[in-house]
Amino acid sequence: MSEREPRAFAARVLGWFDHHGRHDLPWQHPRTPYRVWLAEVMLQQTQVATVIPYFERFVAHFPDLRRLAAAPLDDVLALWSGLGYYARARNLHRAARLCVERHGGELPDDFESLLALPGIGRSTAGAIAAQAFGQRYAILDGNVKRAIARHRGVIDDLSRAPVMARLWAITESLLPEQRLADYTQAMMDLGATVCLPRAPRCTDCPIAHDCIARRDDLVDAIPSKPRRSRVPTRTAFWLLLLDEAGRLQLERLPPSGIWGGLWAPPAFDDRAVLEDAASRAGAVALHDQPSFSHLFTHFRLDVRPVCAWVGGAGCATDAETRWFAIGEALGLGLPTPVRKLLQSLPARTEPEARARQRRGRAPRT
DNA sequence: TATTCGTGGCG
DNA sequence: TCGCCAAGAAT
Repeated sequence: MSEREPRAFAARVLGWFDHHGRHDLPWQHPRTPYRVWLAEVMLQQTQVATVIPYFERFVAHFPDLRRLAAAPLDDVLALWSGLGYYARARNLHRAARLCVERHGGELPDDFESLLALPGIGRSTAGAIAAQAFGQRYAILDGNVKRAIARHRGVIDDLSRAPVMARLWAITESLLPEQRLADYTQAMMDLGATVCLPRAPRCTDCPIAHDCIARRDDLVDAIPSKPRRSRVPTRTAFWLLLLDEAGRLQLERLPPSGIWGGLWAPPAFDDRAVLEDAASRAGAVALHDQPSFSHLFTHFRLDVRPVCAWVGGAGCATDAETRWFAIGEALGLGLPTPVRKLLQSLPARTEPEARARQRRGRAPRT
């Protein structure tokens, strides 16, 4: 029984990893603490295929921790734009500056110091300690959670704290004495390529011989989680305020809350409030744009964009409000639906802008 | 302890 | 269209 023989468990997993694991991920070459840290943060709740291009761009701009710490947050968010969970980027940036202050510009090599940094929790600290420094710490991400729960037949709801505590105890008990970096990667690879959420490839699994879920036909029932109730819908009216030069007004969102720190058009709960804001800004005609919806994990956002034009050049009312040419705005940290909207905006607004110019030049009768 | 926080892909 | 899920952390 593997419960009494963690070495047998780890040996099987490592043997499988040598032939079938992933050895060519960008953050493995070179496997520096900075790159491991960045990858682990980007990979939180995010799949490998999604992360890779972001990781490549990010390390090209910020090849080491000091460069990251020295950069303005806006540059970091621009590189994170589209990846989601933007608190990760803000915490990464803060943590980099803390490392310069406290740790001589390097990532600390002890677990407790890692855990103390913003954006690094128990699992990420364990991953960094093991992968970057070869230390004997466990991880418990989605992959490991699923694989361990199945192997031990943990049918209980994984959202409950006592169940998670049990899984942590199991994953720690299974740690080998050597090759911690490889073992950590191996467990993640196992979950990502064999012990899949749906239709796992048990015939290719190195620990299938004593897997409780497989023995008891519980593979599809584990991991068990509570059903998610239907997500509510919110409606937002977005004011696309354009000046005569075709520049767009954007505002920086507050650091807490959705899309924190990113740039977006002013948003309103209802159209009447938007109209007030538009008229205060000096806009005359409003033009509704096609509405669209954006889906989050926990709610659905229906967006109704409204274009409005002001005469002359737009003037900023405060430090968090600025005017950008569209091309310039696309270089900012933007939420994905804002980026998509701006990319489609010129085709929609140019005919209207031209018509306005013709009307403006036409002699009055 | 329960919620909040993005996005893309899948069946 | 819809629910589910993916290398979780912060509050």
